[in-house]
Amino acid sequence: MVRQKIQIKKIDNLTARQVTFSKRRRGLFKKAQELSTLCDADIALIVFSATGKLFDYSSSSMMELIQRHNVQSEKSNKLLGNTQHLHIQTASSNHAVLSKELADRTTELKQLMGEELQELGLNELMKVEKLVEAGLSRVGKIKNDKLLNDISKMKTRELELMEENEWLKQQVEMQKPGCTRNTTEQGNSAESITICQSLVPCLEADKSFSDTSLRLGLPSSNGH
Amino acid sequence: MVRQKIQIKKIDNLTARQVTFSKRRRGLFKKAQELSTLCDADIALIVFSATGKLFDYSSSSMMELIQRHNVQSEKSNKLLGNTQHLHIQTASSNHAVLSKELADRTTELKQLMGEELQELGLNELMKVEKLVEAGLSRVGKIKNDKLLNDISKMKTRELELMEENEWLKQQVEMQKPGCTRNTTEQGNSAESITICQSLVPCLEADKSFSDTSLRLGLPSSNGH
DNA sequence: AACTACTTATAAG
DNA sequence: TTTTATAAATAGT
Repeated sequence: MVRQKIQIKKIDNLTARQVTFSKRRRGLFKKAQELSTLCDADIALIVFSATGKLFDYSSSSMMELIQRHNVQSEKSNKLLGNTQHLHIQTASSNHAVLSKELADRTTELKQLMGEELQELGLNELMKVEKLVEAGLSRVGKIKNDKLLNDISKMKTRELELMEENEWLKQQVEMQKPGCTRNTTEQGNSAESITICQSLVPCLEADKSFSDTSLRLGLPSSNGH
Repeated sequence: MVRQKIQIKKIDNLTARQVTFSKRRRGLFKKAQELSTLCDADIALIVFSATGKLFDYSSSSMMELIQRHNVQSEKSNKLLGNTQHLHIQTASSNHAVLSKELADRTTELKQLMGEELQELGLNELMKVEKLVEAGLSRVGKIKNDKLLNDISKMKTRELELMEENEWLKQQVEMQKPGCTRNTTEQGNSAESITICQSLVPCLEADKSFSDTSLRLGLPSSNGH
């Protein structure tokens, strides 16, 4: 694009590639921001360098945009007559790894096919094509099954969380009046203390679990 | 940027804005692809027009890229004491078995296809290869997007729930010292005992709950 | 990192 | 939409 027009293919020279990456990356981000400003568009841009460094930009909340993107994707998937998404919709974060695995498998498959095919070749490809399609739908089916499986698990988990949540709320309610009223000692105090103390570690243990599991700084704790 | 330089601010005229959006959007996507190709970068670009229409591009799998982005974000969030990743890890181990199954299925598929393919042969495979790849990536993309959608949604939901949960637990915890101190006086002893006892079953219930939820995510239930 | 000479992108028509 | 004239981006130095 300058002194001499270049081909759009991977730049061989490492240094040149890095330099170009840096320059063009800046340009790309600038263009993204400009488009967003000029035309009131919502834009999310994620760039990973070949070395894995992340650069990103989003005109508003990255999360929000990704969410919206997901929603749209789902809508378009509907057009393909896929109805499983309705179930999948409520699914879970569990799928991250599964997805990755699947993607890897798919890549493998692709490669294998490419290799094998090179030694074959004709118009029997029609056959191959059908085969591949069949294979694909099989894989898809399996994947969907997994998804559904996970979905129900997540649903269960969700319910459990909600239940626990409910229970905790009740606890908070119950303890408030109890503690306020109770003010100390006398004879039986020893016994009650013992019981109460035994509860302490449990609560602490449980708390640490929750801590570990979670804590993305969401506003829910403030309740709204 | 042309006949006359323009200010980078929202274009007032609707028509002009739409035209500019269209032109610049094309330019942006082209630049993104070029950068990806030239510098071997992974890029995801999501654009929503002011009217809500979605345009997107990703050099590889949109889901994978978003996933990677999430991971990076999480890393930086660690500074805030974010321990969510542990939870994710737990959840993900859940999929070990699923992944295995998937791999097996994929292997089967490979073999099947391999056999059939051996009866063909030529170099028109190039054609076939492209076809297959196109089909695969299309399916893969759709699936992945779906997964991503699920992931994001559930992640958010789960985090919200757990965050609230965490908060509630802290509430309970905070009230606990009151309980320890409170020992009653005389006749009230009965009451205080009652209160404490009431906690026992709740804690047990909670414990079993945790067990259940944890088991969901652990491979131990499948034991291998 | 800065500098051009050239290619691209694009605002206005 | 297509066509310019000009602003921007950028490949090679």
